[in-house]
Amino acid sequence: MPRSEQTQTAILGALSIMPMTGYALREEIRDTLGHFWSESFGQIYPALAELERQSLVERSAEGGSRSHTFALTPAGLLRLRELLAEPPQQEKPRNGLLLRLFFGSQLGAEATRRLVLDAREKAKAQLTQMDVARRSLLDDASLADQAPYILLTISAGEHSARASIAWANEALAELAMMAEAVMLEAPEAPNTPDDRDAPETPSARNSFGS
Amino acid sequence: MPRSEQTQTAILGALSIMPMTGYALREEIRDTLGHFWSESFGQIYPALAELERQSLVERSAEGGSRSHTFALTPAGLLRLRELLAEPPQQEKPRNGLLLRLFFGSQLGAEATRRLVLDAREKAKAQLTQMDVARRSLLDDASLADQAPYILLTISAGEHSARASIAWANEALAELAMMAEAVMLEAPEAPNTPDDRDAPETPSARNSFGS
DNA sequence: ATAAGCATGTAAGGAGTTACATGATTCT
DNA sequence: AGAATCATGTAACTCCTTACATGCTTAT
Repeated sequence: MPRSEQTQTAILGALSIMPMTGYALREEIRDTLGHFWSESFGQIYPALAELERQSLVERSAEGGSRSHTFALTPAGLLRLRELLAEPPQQEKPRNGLLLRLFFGSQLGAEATRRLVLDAREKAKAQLTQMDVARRSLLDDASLADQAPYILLTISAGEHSARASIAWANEALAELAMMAEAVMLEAPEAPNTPDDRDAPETPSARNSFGS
Repeated sequence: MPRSEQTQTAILGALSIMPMTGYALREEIRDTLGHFWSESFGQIYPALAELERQSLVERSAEGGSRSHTFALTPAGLLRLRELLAEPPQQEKPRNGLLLRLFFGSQLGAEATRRLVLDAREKAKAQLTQMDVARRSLLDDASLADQAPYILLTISAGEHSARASIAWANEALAELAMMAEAVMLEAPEAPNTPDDRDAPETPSARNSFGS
């Protein structure tokens, strides 16, 4: 349940696929789990030390003297299964884009539009990333056992990205209509209205939500 | 850019719609921004104190002596616009569901299926929540200015929830096919195989990603 | 009267990021 | 020889959550 256990889960999971160094662990987590998971550098080494203390992973000197490969112990595999079986803790959402859109009337239509365009670009980039991930997964014969499950996570990324693109397109159309409506109200000023600081009425509104 | 500024943004934004107490602030953030934003209790009061110190909000005694209503100052409104114009920091993803699915071969097909079913239920619940939010928004005449922007965030929630449902349906079909394939391989055991701990080969795999 | 909800704050602690320090190895 | 990359770790700091402490007001 505590959040640090999720870090342990990610590390044990990665090591269950293949033993590796802490450095490699970080790169795999970034590159392979990156679209739905992240661990920072200063998190991985302390977590590895703790897992070693509990005999859930073992380090073996290999290559240079300063390089250790970490591997799951049998107890580590059991622990991984235990951790995976615990209910996922729902993350507290903190979506900076939607926060800005919500207060879009203060931000202004043009800046809002740029935010949405940017979000659409990011979603498109994710879509191609998912495509790359799917190809390299299917090329890797050693992952045959895991592939069906990993494909579910790739598909989730694609669904999410496509939803973002569809939403962005609708939002852009909506914003364009709002801009037109503004122009109809004030046909004398077809250029950027620049009404920043103009409506000096931040005063009492009376409901917000119900 | 620092994360605490996002807290200030949320608070200033809420107060730009309507002055209120710290307690009400927390409830509005939970109920109105809840599907894309969260602030914890212990965050709001210190942030309000800091904003007051910077003269961005003002408190006025009202009602009981122990109850203060906070309101934006003109400087606070300008600061809000400044903060909204800063680029949103992308949140580090931490999706416990996808982490478990990724390692689904260790978790087992049945537990994986339950996770997906649960995710679909949550998405359906969000869809009805969004519907409620849209209705109460359109009923509230005082939010007419903000409504077009707020609707964009509601629409984002709907797109996201519908994508989750569509994904879950595909995933469930996929998981059902996987279960069938297992049964064809081992037609002697049509019941729950319970092969937990059976394949005791956590040993060397050789690629993981490329 | 008493329970539920409104209201304000503080303190302790855990989580997580960033930057720093250090050195080995490999490529050019 | 020098640069890039691999590799391990620590320390300081920010952020955030949770639990606690307190007391008022309103409904039952």
